[in-house]
Amino acid sequence: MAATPRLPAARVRTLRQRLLGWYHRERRDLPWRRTRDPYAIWLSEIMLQQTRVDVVIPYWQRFLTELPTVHALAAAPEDQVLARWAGLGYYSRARSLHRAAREVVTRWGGVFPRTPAELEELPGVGRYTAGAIASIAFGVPAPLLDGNVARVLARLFAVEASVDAPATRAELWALAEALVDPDDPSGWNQGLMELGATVCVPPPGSPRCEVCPLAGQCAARAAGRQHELPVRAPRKAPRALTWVTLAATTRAGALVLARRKPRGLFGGLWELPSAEPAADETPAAAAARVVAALGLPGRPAPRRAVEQEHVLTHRRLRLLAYRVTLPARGTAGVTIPGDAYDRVALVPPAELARHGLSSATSRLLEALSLA
DNA sequence: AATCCGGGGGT
DNA sequence: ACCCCAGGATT
Repeated sequence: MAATPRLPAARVRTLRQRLLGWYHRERRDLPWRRTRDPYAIWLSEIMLQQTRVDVVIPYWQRFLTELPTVHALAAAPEDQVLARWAGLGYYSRARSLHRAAREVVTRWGGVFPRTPAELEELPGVGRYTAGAIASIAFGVPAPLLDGNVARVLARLFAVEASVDAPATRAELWALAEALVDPDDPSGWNQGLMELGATVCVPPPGSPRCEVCPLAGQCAARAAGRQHELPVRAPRKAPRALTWVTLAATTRAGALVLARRKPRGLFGGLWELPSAEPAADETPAAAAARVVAALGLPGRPAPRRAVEQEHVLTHRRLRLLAYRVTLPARGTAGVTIPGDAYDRVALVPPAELARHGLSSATSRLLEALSLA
């Protein structure tokens, strides 16, 4: 356990003054900084989990245009919510968002709770997001700790222990709590994150200490260790995975899509019916197995079409796509292709956008000239 | 405490 | 090729 730095009141005062001055002078004009609507701010915080600002902006704007209130979101079908999340990743966020909207309506009468403890009871809202909503939307002096803040604090106080270790996390949370400005918690919290995103940047970039408002107070800078901190836990290598996927179309051009069950990888999203080849099974045999699972009469033989790689943080997916045209009378009795799915549908090209597709599926359909 | 869960942009 | 991102839930 690393030593907890002492925080003299005068030091805290200086840090607050410098960071807040800098933030209110230099802050980026982000769309969710133009609203005070807790719903819009909550939506931004969920989308921003492990996701960059620039990626989120268009999603946030589109989502808010189509579902402008928590009531609209609560009333929407889950499939529609996932369709609007398609491409953003971490799809359990969308499902939790939807459940949380219904809770806000049913349990809280459509009015968001204001305290971190109450906010944290909402699905998809953890300690960080609760602190963010409480401080930014309601001005509650709650701390928050995200990747940016952890990096800034680790450098500012020269925290040498791994920032991924639970004991270090606790220490950083304690620092964040002691530092949050009671008069401007929103500005302080966003200032810390803004500093981490634009000045006190992670490797392989270099921290821009020459423009940092806290450079004079920074312990890592004083020790010349700003490039060495924070210490992160080593990353595990992604596991390799092969999926055989079947692009089955009718003569009219409709495509067979299957919806994955709610939990797990790509949960709730639509995709080409797929199967993982068994250890002793050839890809062609696995493709034939998918055809059989669809219950197609005559069991037409699929032909190998395209191969594509899709890299995730912890998975390396090899997608082997097979192509088949459905027999004319085969479209009525298409069955759910295996226990990874809970629905199957014939989707005309014009209706593809109404289905939530992962980027992997979108790219695959593109490569197959089906989208 | 470890693992799972997407995708993309910057270097 | 590698890093990590306005993290949370599950086991």
